[in-house]
Amino acid sequence: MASQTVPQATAERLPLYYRTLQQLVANGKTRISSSKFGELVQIDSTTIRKDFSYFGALGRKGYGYDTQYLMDFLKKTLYQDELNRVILIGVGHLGTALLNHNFLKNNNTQIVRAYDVDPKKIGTEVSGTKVFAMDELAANDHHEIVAAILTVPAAHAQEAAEKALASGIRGFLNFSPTTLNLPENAYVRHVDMTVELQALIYFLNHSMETKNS
Amino acid sequence: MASQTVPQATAERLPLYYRTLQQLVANGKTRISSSKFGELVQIDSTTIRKDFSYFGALGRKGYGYDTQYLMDFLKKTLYQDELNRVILIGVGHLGTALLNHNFLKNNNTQIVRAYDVDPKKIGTEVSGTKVFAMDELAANDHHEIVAAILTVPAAHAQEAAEKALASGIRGFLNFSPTTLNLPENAYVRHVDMTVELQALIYFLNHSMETKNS
DNA sequence: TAAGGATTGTGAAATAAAGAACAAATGAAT
DNA sequence: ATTCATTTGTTCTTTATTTCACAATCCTTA
Ligand SMILES: NC(=O)c1ccc[n+]([C@@H]2O[C@H](COP(=O)([O-])OP(=O)(O)OC[C@H]3O[C@@H](n4cnc5c(N)ncnc54)[C@H](O)[C@@H]3O)[C@@H](O)[C@H]2O)c1
Ligand SMILES: NC(=O)c1ccc[n+]([C@@H]2O[C@H](COP(=O)([O-])OP(=O)(O)OC[C@H]3O[C@@H](n4cnc5c(N)ncnc54)[C@H](O)[C@@H]3O)[C@@H](O)[C@H]2O)c1
Repeated sequence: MASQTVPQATAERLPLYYRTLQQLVANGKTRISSSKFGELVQIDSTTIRKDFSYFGALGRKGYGYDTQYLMDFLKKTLYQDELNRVILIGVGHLGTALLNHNFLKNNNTQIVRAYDVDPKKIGTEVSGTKVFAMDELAANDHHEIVAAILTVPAAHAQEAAEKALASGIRGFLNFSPTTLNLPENAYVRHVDMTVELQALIYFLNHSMETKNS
Repeated sequence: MASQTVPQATAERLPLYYRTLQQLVANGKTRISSSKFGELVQIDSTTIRKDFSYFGALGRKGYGYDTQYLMDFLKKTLYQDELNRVILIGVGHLGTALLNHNFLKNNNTQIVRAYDVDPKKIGTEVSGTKVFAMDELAANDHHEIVAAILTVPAAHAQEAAEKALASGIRGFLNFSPTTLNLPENAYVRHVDMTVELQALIYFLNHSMETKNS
């Protein structure tokens, strides 16, 4: 069905649309046009209409989109109408920050367990989440876990991912600055602040050049 | 010059290339072919050769690329041969994690100052970086600062960005889940873990459907 | 209920990016 | 020196994404 025709670029914009609609609904806005919505998310209105059109006719001509309806639709489409359980590997600086973040509030996501190798951390609890030893990764049943968040040092990311994969986890959100080599049935998204910072600096310098010529 | 012809997609891959070359050089590899390199970064070798070709002939036919030379070239291209000074706004869970991260080690980047509104945080030092009050943002001279890292609550991100912009900062790395509305001469990159997590879950579910049909 | 204004949904065109294929050049081996 | 294997740089093709343009349709208001 839809999955075969929805372009990747469209799918990657859906979470942004969803979040923006949550805010609109929270603010009591009941309807919005593609052009107003486009201003909010800083995306061309045509792109927005095209994106929505892959899922059928979600709007009404001459009226726009019903925010509540659209939000509910995206909620289902993004599987946000069910709880998404994830685990976290690597309870260091970044891992602790993530554990302290309440993903349940606006996202239906919960970090249900954390794992680490440090004996000082194993057995403790961070913001209500228990920290287990890596050995227990294999022992624990992970069929109900959607994804693993990797916040280990780069040198150990591959190894950690493989252990998670072996325990039945196929989705990874990798914060380590390293490329993971995993089988095809795994899916990785990479959040790399270093790359973002360097790209930012590159574009800053080059937008100057462009403007000066 | 180059800036006018280098595609955006290419520019965004350069940091990944640079980091991978750093590792190769560190491991004593003196040469590499585009296909071997492509395996490492999981990008088609043609794309890699094309990417490099925008900067001229960086390799040698029948030989490949000299890792040291290529690394040095990218170092300059990405402005990593000079220190990049940034500030951080919002010393909370995530901000503290970032302050504890040594960006100087592999990236020539330093968080020189931090800002917050919390009186309990102002005046303290986190991992060697002093925390200032927001009022001082305007007072401080920021002409040598390349970018601001935003780790404030979403509701305050716009306001914080505007203050930084007023003090002369044009680059932003925004970790808050909100779209910033800034003038054209500003450049924003958005790191949104919520979006990444939802996209991950979407693609996981849909790759399943595809495989089953 | 009719008219006018607003706004969608979508083909067609334009742009951007990725991938295939290969001649040209180099390195390596004998 | 000569041959052969390697690998780049690049042209051409294909695929993906964005943008344009507008008929079709629905809302609104008088
Ligand atoms: N801290 C940041 O702000 C930041 C910024 C950019 C990137 N990163 C990346 O995120 C990752 C984590 O960064 P951090 O600052 O939290 O590091 P950290 O050193 O504070 O934490 C790493 C944690 O992983 C654990 N660990 C080490 N090896 C492990 C293994 N094999 N299996 C399981 N756990 C293991 C350690 O015990 C530690 O608790 C690193 O790859 C880092 O490069 C962090
Ligand atoms: N913690 C995470 O792992 C995580 C994950 C995803 C997204 N985020 C986003 O990152 C941002 C920060 O998250 P956090 O967990 O560190 O939050 P936090 O509440 O721990 O920290 C926010 C900090 O910003 C300061 N602050 C508030 N208003 C300010 C203002 N107007 N000017 C300057 N400083 C101000 C607060 O005093 C506090 O120190 C949020 O937008 C959050 O949604 C965080």
